[in-house]
Amino acid sequence: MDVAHSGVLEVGIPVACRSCQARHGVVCGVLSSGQLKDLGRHSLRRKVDAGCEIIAQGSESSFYSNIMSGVVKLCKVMPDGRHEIVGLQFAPDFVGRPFVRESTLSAEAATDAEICVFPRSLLDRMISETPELQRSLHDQALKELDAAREWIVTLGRRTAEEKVASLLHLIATHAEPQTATSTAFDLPLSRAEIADFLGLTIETVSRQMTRLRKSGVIRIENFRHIIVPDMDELERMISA
Amino acid sequence: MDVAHSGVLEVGIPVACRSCQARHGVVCGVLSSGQLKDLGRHSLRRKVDAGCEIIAQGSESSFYSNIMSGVVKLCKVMPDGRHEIVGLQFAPDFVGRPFVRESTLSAEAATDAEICVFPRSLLDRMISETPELQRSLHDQALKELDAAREWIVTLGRRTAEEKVASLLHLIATHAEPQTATSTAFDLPLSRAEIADFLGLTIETVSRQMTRLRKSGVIRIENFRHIIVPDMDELERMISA
DNA sequence: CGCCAATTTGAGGACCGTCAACGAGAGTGG
DNA sequence: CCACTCTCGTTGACGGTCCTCAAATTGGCG
Repeated sequence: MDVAHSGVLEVGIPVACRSCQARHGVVCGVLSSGQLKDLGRHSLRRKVDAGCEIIAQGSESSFYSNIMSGVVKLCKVMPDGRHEIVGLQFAPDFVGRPFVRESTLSAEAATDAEICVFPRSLLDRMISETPELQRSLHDQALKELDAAREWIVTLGRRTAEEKVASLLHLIATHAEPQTATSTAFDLPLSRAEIADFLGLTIETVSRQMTRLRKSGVIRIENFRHIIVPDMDELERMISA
Repeated sequence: MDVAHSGVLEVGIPVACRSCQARHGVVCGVLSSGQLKDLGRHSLRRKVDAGCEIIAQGSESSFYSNIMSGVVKLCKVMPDGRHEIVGLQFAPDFVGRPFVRESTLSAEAATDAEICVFPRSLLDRMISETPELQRSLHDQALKELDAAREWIVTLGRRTAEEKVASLLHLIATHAEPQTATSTAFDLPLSRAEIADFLGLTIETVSRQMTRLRKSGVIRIENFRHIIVPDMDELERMISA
């Protein structure tokens, strides 16, 4: 009998963690049960509404968080007050900037979300004591770096239609469990936010969405709910 | 008397390292003298010509390198063979992708460069034995991530002229020692490469360069040598 | 000097931004 | 129940920025 999957080993870890999306994520997935218990004692599950700021740019946040559900957008606030979205994060990603007290970005809930908040000081200590954890966070940073560079290609070389298709593909592959070919999901972003992320205007985004709809690549229901009948088709829009 | 600056402590480290640009960089700056000696014994200083590929995308490189001089461009090779530059690295940056054998990018010398090459297996072992080193590489990854996101803003929201100004600013602040206000440097990139990095065409880059020249923000000599009489002026072009 | 590649310059057109009007839902109040 | 308003999204017309195609110019190198 396989003990590892029987639940017996889950004894000793906080109840709240047992069914948590982030339980096997970047942070919690590499902690010992003792550390997990310690972190659990000092962490707080929090519901945040869409649009709510989790970390403000330039502030000295003394907290990190894990995303348990929902989508978080990373924004750069320009000197003139304009927002620019530079990345999205999905459950069970880790949110925060190790080592540096001051955040260079603001993190804002794109959808209603649940996050698990814990003190910076505690995790920083665990990082210095746990090479595994350092390594795991390093790994996430490298993955985000890959994603950011992928996005640089998208913004630099692709047309408006390809940009919109790229974003739909990004969301489809991260936000939702998918069947073999067909995929359906709710857009976590408004048209204005999509435009922001893609470096386009609302109108252009809207036009390209209807183009994609008319060419049969996607179906749109209720403005927010998207159905992709054939993901391969969507991918062909991108590399074209 | 301050021993730390007298050179006495340099005894025991490899001769080749003593005057190396990367000696206090991301990797070598955190190694013990024993580790430095070990790494030095297994490393190789190599001159690479401009245009030479250091790491090929998709290949399984068994080496890492430090940039000792010159500029390296990170490229994504598209399925259709086109190149897209997604980042630049300067001395004394570290080049390589810890943990993952297969590179997702190709690294190519933009200028003639000198690099210090050492075996992946050795550094990977040092990483696992030296939390300081892990931490230092993690730090570089986070810095690159910040730079990539800064670039996303540049590509997404700025005009052609602002993009060119941004690139000149990036190069001016990384490639050369600068005086109080005035700065002069050689462009490490051709017009074609600049266009590639900025998501523009050669012609547009050329036009915007002459615009900047005519408005007095830069002076151009020999196509490659740029003089910025007033860096503040250049910065004002960007945030505008 | 002559060739070659790189860069610059010019003319015209496509794509996307700007401005404006319209339509669809959601919430409010009569 | 309906009118009203507010926000969000869509659609259309027009103009500007940047791309495309083409030619001229520069500089390097034999």
